[in-house]
Amino acid sequence: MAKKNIEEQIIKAAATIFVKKGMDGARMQEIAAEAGINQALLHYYFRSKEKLFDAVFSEIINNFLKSVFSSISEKDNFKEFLYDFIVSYSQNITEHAELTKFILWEFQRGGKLMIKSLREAQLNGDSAPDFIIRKIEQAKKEGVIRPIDAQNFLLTLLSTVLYPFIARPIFENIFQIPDMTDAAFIDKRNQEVFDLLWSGIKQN
Amino acid sequence: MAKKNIEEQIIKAAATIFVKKGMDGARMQEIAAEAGINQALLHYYFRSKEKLFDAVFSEIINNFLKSVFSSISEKDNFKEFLYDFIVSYSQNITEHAELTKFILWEFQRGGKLMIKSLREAQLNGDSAPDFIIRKIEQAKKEGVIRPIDAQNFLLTLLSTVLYPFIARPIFENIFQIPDMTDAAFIDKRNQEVFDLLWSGIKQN
DNA sequence: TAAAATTTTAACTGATTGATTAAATATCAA
DNA sequence: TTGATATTTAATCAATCAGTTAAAATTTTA
Repeated sequence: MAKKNIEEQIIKAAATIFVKKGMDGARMQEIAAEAGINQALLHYYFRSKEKLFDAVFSEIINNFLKSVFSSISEKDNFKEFLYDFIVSYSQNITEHAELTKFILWEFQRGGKLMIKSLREAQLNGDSAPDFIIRKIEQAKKEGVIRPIDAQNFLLTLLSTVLYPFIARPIFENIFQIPDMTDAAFIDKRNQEVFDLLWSGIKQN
Repeated sequence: MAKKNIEEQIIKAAATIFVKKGMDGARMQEIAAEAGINQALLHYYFRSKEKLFDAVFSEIINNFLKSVFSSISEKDNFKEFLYDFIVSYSQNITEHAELTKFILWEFQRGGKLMIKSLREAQLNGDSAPDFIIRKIEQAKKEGVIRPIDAQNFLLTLLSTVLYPFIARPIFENIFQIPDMTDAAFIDKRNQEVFDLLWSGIKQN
């Protein structure tokens, strides 16, 4: 079997275990068993547990961000852009199962990997956050939305869409939501978030 | 030294280590050193690492929620209530240092402790979330705000205030914010969040 | 004051764990 | 076809770690 396949098999198995248990809680023997290989191979291919962990996280976060940025709307109309962003961002989140658990581990590690990836991601020559901030500034300039702090708005936008998924067990239990990844719930949620944010910023 | 003092000393030391490293990453010897005691005492007082962990997190989350709920505004005017909630909630978050890291660990554990504490916290006979939802429904009924989904709004409200603190390293880096717990930043943020949310729901 | 109970300590135990190793097997290159 | 290289394996190692123990010290109780 080609080397490449073994590495991918390891990364997939490691992702499953690391997502669930974190680096400290995961066991190399368990990862090996999940991958169907001998434990020594983990060290042969990745040298150490920590290097394996980094490799796994790099791949997951890069895949996610790549997917997010490739689906960012290119519409000039800001209202439509905002709506499309909310829909595609939450769709990306639900499609990348377990991503939110990765995010939790990454936050505990200080977020360096995520920061690096966010900075490197480019949209029309801008970093992704700058691209969106530029859109917001443009909409202000055109009088489409009222004068808001663009950074603050983006902070709110990202928080509002992502955080419910991160805190999913809490919210599902407290609000008795059967399944927050259910399409009907997400559609309604996206619409409510859009209505709230758009109403909150549109020029009257 | 009284037994009570030793237990408190242990819990304080354990909190420091557990918040930083999680249960799997923390070492009992390190906790003992931090508390200035013999490691065997940890087991004498708390039986096991996991029981110690539970005791520590119970105390942290209960202290936080108690503080949050005791400072929830009692104003009848919904606009004022909303503003006060935003301010006091974010103030509670910044006052309880390390809380956000605790939240990360708790999410990874499924959030059971947080759920339990949220359900048990009572405000005027309601659970805390229900109390706020009732306020929102009342404001709708009075025509103060437009017909929104109360649960969804509360989801957004909690997400918008809390999440930036959870993802603080990411946001400080990406947006080049020197210190998100700086009073000036928080004041501005609270005002922007309030303006956005209020504009988003007020009846025109 | 002495016995009982509780607390504390240094030393230790057994299990676990990431990493390593020697050897076998498979693949590749000359 | 043979030697070199890469891959794989079972067994092993040394360090780590939560938890335990016997004994000493301290506190409490009668």
